[in-house]
Amino acid sequence: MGRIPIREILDGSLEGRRVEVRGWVYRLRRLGGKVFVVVRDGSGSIIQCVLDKVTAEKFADEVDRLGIEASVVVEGVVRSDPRAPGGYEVSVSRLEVVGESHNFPIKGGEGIDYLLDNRHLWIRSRRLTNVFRVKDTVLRALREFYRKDGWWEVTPPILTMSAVEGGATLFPVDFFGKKAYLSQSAQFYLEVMIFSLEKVWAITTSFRAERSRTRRHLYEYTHFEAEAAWYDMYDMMRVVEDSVKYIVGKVLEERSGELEFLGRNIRPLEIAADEKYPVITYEEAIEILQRKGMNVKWGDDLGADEERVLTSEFETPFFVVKFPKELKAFYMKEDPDDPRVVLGFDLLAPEGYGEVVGGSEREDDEEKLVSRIRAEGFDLGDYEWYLDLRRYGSVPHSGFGLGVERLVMWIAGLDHIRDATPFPRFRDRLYP
RNA sequence: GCCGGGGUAGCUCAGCUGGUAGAGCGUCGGGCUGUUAACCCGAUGGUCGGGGGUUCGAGUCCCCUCCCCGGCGCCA
Repeated sequence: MGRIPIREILDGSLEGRRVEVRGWVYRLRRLGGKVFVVVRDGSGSIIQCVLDKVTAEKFADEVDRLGIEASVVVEGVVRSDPRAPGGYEVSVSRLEVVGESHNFPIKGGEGIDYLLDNRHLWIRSRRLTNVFRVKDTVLRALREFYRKDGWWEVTPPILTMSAVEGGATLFPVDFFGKKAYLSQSAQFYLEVMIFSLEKVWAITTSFRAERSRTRRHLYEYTHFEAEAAWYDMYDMMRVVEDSVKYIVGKVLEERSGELEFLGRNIRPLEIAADEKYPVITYEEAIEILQRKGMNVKWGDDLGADEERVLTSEFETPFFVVKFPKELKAFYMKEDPDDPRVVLGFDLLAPEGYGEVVGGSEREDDEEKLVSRIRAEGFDLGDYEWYLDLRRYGSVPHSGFGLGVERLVMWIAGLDHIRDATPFPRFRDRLYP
């Protein structure tokens, strides 16, 4: 007899066998003589453990010490019973309370603010447990895909010197008397590394000091970024599409139980894992929106309302490419066929989720880059090392950034990004 | 930063046109041998976010301030 994850007991193959379950008390119901202890464990599932009158009396001291979220070791025989949640229960022969728990602060029905104050305890919920199991698979699949595809993992810095994309959205840090900032993107450092490793990627934490008040923004998030020499925008988009398909496929394959628990409709994911992702230009997006009766014209940014309308047009994730230069960052390469636009792309998830990936071919021409930096009003001196990349063996290259929590949010069908990360930093929330 | 909503019991909330506060849940005690957020009986519960003002009297009206939620902008 060994220790068994609860999820395996619910498979049914262990019926009649003696098992040991270790976990935490999820529900506790005493009825005179009998005691029902519902236990949860890291498998994200629960099992009902039943003590009959004789056993309950034998372990009376232990029963007295039980409470919601107490950690327990339970030994007993697995039995099929239609009255048990999940169809199986454990008929208990031994009960041990490892760590007591009295008056657990979360009892059900609490509001979001209270729950966030108790995130360190709320995190034990079955819902969050299942979400983080999905997130693990997403991260693992990302790493697998890029390793198999010949990319190198690198480790860019988090502490950076200057305001690369404009200072307002950066968190300042005191670096021994010098002003430093927490990185909001590893892109420039990845651009450096393609000159040796050619195809590189990194998973880092990125920080944005924008006081965003939406369900899609975190101040601190997990950023997957990739950069490759010799890749044009379309090469990069193919990689993005293939890797997203790979991830969705892996989650469908390995985390179907979790998705089911989360109430996720699998169908859009199955489509996203199989079908080609459409590509539309910014100009076509504007036309679609105008046809839908929206008041937008060429040159307007695609806001949340516009994104929502667009995502309802497609069943799969889809690309929007070639945005007006003014709407996008200075480092994006100008389209040789149309200098009004840049070779940038966004990947929008369907079902109203919106932007998950943003990428572009990078401007590799020093003169053009310098004039774009000047036009933004940035200090050229801050960009010397970045400009050096265009002076010594400049090469066409492209890259992108993917918001891991946004991807998880879409795949898991969450209605708020805060549940895609254990300790969400947003709305000035720092505790716990 | 902007627009909207809200801070009343441990939690979720009610409290009309001003007259010093209620419910459900929880907690505690008791009962119950199949409960599923168990149920039944009893008990416990508050400087009404903070400060100032009007008034005989403020949870309620006015001003200031702090915090939180939903949305926008920004983005991943």
